[in-house]
Amino acid sequence: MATALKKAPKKPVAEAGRTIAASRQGARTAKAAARREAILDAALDEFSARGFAAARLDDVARRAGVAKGTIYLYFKDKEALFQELILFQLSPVVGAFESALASDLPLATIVDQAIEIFIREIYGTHRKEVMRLIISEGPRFPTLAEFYYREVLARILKAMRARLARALDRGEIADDVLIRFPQLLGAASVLAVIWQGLFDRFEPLDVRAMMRVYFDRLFLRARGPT
Amino acid sequence: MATALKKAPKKPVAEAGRTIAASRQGARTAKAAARREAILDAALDEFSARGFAAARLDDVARRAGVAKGTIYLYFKDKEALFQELILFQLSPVVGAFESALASDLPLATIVDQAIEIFIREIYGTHRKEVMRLIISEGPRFPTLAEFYYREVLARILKAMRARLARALDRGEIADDVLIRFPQLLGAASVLAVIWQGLFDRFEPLDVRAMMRVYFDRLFLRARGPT
Amino acid sequence: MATALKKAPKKPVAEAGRTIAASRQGARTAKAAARREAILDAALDEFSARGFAAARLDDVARRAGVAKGTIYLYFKDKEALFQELILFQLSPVVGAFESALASDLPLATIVDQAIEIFIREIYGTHRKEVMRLIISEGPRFPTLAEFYYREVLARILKAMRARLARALDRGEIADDVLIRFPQLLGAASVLAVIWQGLFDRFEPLDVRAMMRVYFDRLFLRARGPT
Amino acid sequence: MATALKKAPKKPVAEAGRTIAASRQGARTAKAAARREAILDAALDEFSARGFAAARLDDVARRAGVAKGTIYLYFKDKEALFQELILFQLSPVVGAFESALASDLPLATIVDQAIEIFIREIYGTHRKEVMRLIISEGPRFPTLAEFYYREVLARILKAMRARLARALDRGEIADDVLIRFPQLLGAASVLAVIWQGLFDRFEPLDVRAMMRVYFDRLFLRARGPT
DNA sequence: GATGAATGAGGGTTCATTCAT
DNA sequence: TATGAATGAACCCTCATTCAT
Repeated sequence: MATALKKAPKKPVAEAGRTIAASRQGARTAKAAARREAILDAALDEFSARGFAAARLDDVARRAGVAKGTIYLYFKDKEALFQELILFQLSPVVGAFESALASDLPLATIVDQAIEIFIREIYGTHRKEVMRLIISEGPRFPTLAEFYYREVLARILKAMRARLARALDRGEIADDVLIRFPQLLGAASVLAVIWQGLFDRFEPLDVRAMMRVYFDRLFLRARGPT
Repeated sequence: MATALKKAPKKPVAEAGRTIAASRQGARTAKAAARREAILDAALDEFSARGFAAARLDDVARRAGVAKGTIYLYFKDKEALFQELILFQLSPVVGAFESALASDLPLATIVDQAIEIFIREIYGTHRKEVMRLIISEGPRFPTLAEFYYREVLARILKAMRARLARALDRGEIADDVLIRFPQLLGAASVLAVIWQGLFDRFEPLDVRAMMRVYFDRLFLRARGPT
Repeated sequence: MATALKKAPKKPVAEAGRTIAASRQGARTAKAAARREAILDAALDEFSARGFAAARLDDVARRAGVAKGTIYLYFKDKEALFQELILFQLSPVVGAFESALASDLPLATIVDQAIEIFIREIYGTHRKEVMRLIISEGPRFPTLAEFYYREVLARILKAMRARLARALDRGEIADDVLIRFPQLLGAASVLAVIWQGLFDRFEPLDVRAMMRVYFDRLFLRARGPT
Repeated sequence: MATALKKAPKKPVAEAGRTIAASRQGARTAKAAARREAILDAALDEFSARGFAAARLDDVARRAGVAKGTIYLYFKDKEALFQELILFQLSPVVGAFESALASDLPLATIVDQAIEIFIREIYGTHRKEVMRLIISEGPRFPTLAEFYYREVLARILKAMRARLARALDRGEIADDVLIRFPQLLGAASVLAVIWQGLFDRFEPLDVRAMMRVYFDRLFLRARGPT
């Protein structure tokens, strides 16, 4: 996530052997970082629950345990808070997928890993709400959609295409369909997140099982009974 | 679409043999219905462009060519307008899928038909925005999600399961995977709509081709080169 | 006041012999105009009392007997309200001075008339506060200062210079000092307004008498004891 | 300037023969005084540029090179800062006028001196902004206006009246008009300051020349061509 | 029915002031 | 003493909703 959408206040990493002054600064900075995160967490909750436009910064502040004005010490305005929230949550995830895809394990193993990463890092966490927010609000935040495409999606798609090309060479897969439409590899996770938000209370969905059979089909793979 | 979410103002159907007064009434009623539709159309545009919370009834009224107060003659409030808008757009679609699925044509044909129905009736029309609205705003409108599930999704899923059960009996399909996870049959259309809203400008997606290979995979079917 | 700073909502002058519809429109328009004026009057009071920045639109609304939002039906924002307020008050005054100066009465008479116009139309009315507002806030509202210069001051200065040139020709005045510094003709009124706002409670000023002796001096004129 | 409007933090004057501790204190005190002045200077700039209400203490602090909180170590609040700022700037000026007026030089000479004092000490310096601030904000700061009247204006007016009374005795002036309206002696400087702030960019004003002809007129004096 | 002026609650943002460090 | 992060009251402006015409 090299290119930040907006430069965040510098957060020097605490190091050993620093002077007292530096330590004090570190402490102050650590507290500031904690506050920043508290606000981001609260914002995620509120934006998820009500959507960007209907969320109230008053509620974000209350939930974060700060005064309303404090938010403006860390974020330029509501929109900046929203965008930085997405970045903050997304940054750590891309790497995980990239390294999974870079490995030379059998494709089947990689797929299983990817499913587990998705469930552990996204579906089972607040990041699921981040995905939903991108889906819901993205059309109204072109910068956000562009950033997400450039820094997340394009990178994952590229890594997937590379791995699939190798797989095709080796005969792990039979055709180039998934190289032409790598988006399909994400269809199940998108479906899972949306289903969960809308219909899970009517008809719960076993996401892991669903994803497994989904990828089995995509890769024309047979699998024993689950 | 038997159960309405909210009772709409009565719209007596015009009949033959009516008196002049009735005719006048009919005319008035026809005009009223046209107005209602104009408002719904305008509302779809505005809600799609800005989301429910950020859309302004002022803009809806202007776009519909009516005064702001007029909206309240046809809809209780903003939320009712939104919900009825979804219903109004959805009503005609379910039937098409149901009858396609009810047919005894080969599964492959039905799938091809469903793809075309989706592209013609949804992806190529404003209903695509309706889908997006359900996805985006559904979590904040439980009644809406429930209605959509009950009146649309459940019915389509049921019809699909029925057809798939017959297909399994006849050996058209090899296993019950899609009967257990019929949601997968909708994954590609969800993906198409979301991709279009977020990333099409960066990387356009050939939706028809994508859906064809997608269903080929789901049904473990081979197909000649496109 | 030909060039308006901002186009005001059209205020068709009521005419005889109009249709019922026009009459209705006229009534509505008349009421709207009255409301507009009420807001402008209230705004003048509040802006005068607290200055532009510290004045609260809440108070303006309360004083005008309208709701806060109503102000925004008539004025784009606080600044527009302020600027239109100045224009509204100023428009009628320039003409009075221009015609006084255009006359061919003896200079002494014209001066006496101008003093009376000033006292009657400005010093004795709310327009005195308008002058104060221009003086106080003008430096922060360059458009306003420019407008005032162009539409009011430059026109009055021009009319004065013209009359003074004729006076010089006729021997009514002895030199061109006032043609070179016509600003001096306004010094006493500026002084009067400022003194009134700041020091009148400590040392009241007989403005009419002061202005008379002032112009006597400026025109090197003798006058009997007042 | 005997009576202070508000007691300023004690500023013990540095004296000779003090102990090291006292010296340190003195140093600290000198630094404190410098800081106070820096804040006052910055405040003058900001208040002049934006007016009292719209000026931000944040900007004052930044401009003065201190932290926001530091301002509150030297001034009770924003209003105190404003008022002390006026006093601080005004204190040195009154004396100059008083001694000019006390002299027994010919009236014409005194007037010429006063013009030069005005231009050098006020019009050509930041004190011009102070005058503008008094004119603009005075009506909202009755204490300030009263202080200014009592400590500055009344003293100058008194000195002027005294000198004029002597001039009348000696036949330097022909009547008591300026004794009755000594305010007129200040009209030109008020006009100069206001004109400069509002209209100089449209029509520059030669202030010295204007003031000379102005006083020539007031004193019914002839002067050779400039 | 239709209009659109009027309402006023609500929310984003600012900024004087405080206070822990 | 000096700092500047934190506070929260205040205020401008928007917009869903109402209602007189």
